[in-house]
Amino acid sequence: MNAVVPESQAPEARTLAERVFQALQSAIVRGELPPGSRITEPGLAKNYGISRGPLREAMRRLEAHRLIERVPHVGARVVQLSMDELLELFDVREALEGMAARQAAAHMTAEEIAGLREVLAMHEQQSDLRRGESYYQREGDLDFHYRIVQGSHNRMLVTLLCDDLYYLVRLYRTQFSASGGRPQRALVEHHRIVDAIEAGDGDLAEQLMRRHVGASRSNVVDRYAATLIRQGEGGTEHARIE
Amino acid sequence: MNAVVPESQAPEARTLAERVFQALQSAIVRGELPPGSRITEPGLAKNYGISRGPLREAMRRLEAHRLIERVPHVGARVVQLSMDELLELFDVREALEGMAARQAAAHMTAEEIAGLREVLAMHEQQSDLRRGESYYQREGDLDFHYRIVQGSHNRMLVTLLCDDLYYLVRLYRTQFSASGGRPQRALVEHHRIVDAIEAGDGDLAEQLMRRHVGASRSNVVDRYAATLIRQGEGGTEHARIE
DNA sequence: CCCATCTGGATTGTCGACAATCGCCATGAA
DNA sequence: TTCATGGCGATTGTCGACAATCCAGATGGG
Repeated sequence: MNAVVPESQAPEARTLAERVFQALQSAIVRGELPPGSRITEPGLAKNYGISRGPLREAMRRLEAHRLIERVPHVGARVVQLSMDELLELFDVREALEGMAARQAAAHMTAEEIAGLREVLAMHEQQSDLRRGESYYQREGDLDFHYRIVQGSHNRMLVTLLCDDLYYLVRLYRTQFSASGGRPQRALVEHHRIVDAIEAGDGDLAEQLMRRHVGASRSNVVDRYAATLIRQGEGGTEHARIE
Repeated sequence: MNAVVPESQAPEARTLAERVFQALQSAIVRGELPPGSRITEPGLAKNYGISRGPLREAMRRLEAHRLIERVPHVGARVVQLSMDELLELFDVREALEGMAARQAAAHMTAEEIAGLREVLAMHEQQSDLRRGESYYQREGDLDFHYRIVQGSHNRMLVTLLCDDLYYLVRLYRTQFSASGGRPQRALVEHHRIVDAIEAGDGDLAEQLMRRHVGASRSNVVDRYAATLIRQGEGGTEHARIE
């Protein structure tokens, strides 16, 4: 029901650095700060009307979440995922979320599973209203994965996936403008995963989750290949979509 | 041959914040700053003879690496791993390093494998000289795992394991004073893993690595149980060793 | 015409001081 | 005795200014 962001949007507006971090993070994920663009401290400080102190702190946090890259005495720029790195990200997700699904099958409570079902029901409704594309693949999908991960009841895993990787996942969705795809099929896969979790079948849950992430990965590869062909560029290495 | 720390000890002494971060990280891992102890900015600033600016930056990085925990307007303290969290850490390592071993079997070059063998040879020598205990389990083991991870040629994986998790692993080794154990057996397991990697058998490499990490985990559990019995405390939940 | 060198501008790194906030302890009342 | 309340000290958050460093363009020589 509630937010896509785990538990850090509204509750923590305590410090200035916190607020500007939220703002910058949102701006980057939304694409307002395009990937590869330079981030200058005085610029942003004047832009947000604050001093450079809190801003530096916010930038440090962005760097920790891998949303920007800094090099000493030179500056910072918004991270730009190469296709290779994106695929590597999917591989890591496959391993980690597979593990999460397995642990979720073992540790999720009845209430959590019920909540998961509600999320899926809401997604179906959304998916009926607007023919896929929009809401579902953009944030709702992440919502589902969030719940699975948190259902694993493994704090390390939750931190790694929710605090580190999912920022990048959301970023990629804007960078590669990957939205449309396979909403119905993904929804079916989600249901199967929940079934396995409810049945307490860890092996199956992991396998299904791995295939789910793998299918998403394949989808990205296909779309990328199509883009390359359409642009008539076959041999560019480390190509970046922009 | 060279350092245990991936590539960040000597090369980056460029900025003050960087140096004090290195120093603090070392102090925490070595146990000079005991877990749970408060970290105060003016104290450390005077201690290291620098201003609070770079120090805050260093502390931010320590927080990103999960070596300290901060709460706004209150302060920071050195992280203190509970037994549960330590086991969760092992579970994550099992999944991630298993994947790393699989990818290493597919992507490692002949030179990298040769280097790995050299590391193992050096460990054997060390393990002969001093009856296990000392060097091997403390840092050499990490050296081995580092190379496997880097052999996966997956940047995301390398970052996650080497930049995030291994700091915690090193910290746990001092917090739980877990050194002695099973050097010879672990060494044998290392050799088997390299064999599988050299043979290009990803399945086997992953399985062996998972068992290796799992065995290490079991070892920790056993030692912990023994400690509890020795102390005559059976039912403490969320127990912490100190 | 091309390359090395140097200078100018801008940006980052560092510092010290001021203001806001929190935790602790003494004080008082029930 | 116990709990609520107030003030005090300490610590963190924030700010503006100065110094160190790096990048870009201009300049001069080969």
